[in-house]
Amino acid sequence: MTKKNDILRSAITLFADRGFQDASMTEVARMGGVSGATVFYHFKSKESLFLTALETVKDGIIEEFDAYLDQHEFASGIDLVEGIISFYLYLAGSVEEWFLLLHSHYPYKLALVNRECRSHLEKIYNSLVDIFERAVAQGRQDGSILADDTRKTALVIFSMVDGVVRFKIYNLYDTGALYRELINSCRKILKYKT
Amino acid sequence: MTKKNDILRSAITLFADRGFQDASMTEVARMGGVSGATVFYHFKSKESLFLTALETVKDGIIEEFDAYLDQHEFASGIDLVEGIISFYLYLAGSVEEWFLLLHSHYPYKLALVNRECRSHLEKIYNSLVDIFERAVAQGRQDGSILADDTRKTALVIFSMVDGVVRFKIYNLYDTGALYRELINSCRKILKYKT
DNA sequence: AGTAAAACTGACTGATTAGTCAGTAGTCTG
DNA sequence: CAGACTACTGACTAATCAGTCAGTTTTACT
Repeated sequence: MTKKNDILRSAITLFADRGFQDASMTEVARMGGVSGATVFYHFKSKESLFLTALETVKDGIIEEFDAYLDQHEFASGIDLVEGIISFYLYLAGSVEEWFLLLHSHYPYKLALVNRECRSHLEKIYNSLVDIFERAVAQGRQDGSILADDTRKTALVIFSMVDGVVRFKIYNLYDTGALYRELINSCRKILKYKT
Repeated sequence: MTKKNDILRSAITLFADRGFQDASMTEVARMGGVSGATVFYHFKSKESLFLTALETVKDGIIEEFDAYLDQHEFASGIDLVEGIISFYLYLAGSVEEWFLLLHSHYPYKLALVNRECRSHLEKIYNSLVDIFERAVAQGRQDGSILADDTRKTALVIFSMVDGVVRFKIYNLYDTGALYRELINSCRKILKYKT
């Protein structure tokens, strides 16, 4: 079972770094320290390996957020939103591979013809947007947030944060320098009252 | 010269749709209506074809924005920002290929080792962020916008809009439904005074 | 120890790839 | 017409790819 895991870890790294087509099964095998045929013993095809890699990323992201939200207390909805954004940016730096994979084009193309792929992507994005939405709803209740449509507000906040993450992982701009501005912008959108 | 253009147009379409590695020169040739060898007569390698495709996209985006800003008048800085956002979203729907190419991972990977690629990407992003920044600066002068750091404000606005564009071209969410929320969020960030 | 199943591998295949090259057709100039 | 030049092509090559398979090793259990 450990070799299967080694293969999966190598696959995530290579799919993230090179994309689906340019990551070869031979290279996945070499990086995982197994023979080429072993990869096909554990995964029936390259596409199947990719789907398992995506599923692993999905589970990883959801688990990480669950753990973070379990282990932290927040005084208000707006603080919760800020915490989620911080953790999202932290995670995107900590396990960059996951987010590179999520920002590559291939899974979204595959999702058009493969329901399993579509399901993984939907679960990831619904989980993330849900987390933001619950925080917005909480803030609306405790009075720290003003918002009309919680879902749409959550989507805009999420797309902003995800846009900054993209800049980070594609080496376009330094996220650190943008962090304060990002948080302030969110507070303005949510009309946070000091 | 027309065949060279046909090749380039096919290349942009295929690189955008399939990514660099999965778009084959044979397919580019077939779609362009020429023989495989003709592609290599006009472009010395696949990478060189990709760079020319990226340059074409760069020129296209810059020209489109120049034309838009030339042909429109705006009452205030905040109206200008709104116009730019609208046009950005319109363009992303109108020439989706350009933005698919810009959102793919390959050019950013290539940029790490290829100065021409880096230069094209920098010009695209600097142009776009500059456009937002000038609008923010104008709004600050005419009083329609409140912002501390024009550059960082422009970057956050841009990353938000670009994040929404990504959702659109990857078929994640409907941009139309998010448009009003996006504009309102921007107005809040920029503290627009009615 | 015996044995059956699971894990693994080297050697292979057919298909596809980027890129080459020798040669042909068309066009422009004197 | 001569000849030089550009545009173009079919046929090729060497490399790489995903995937297969027959056979070997390792593990699990009695």
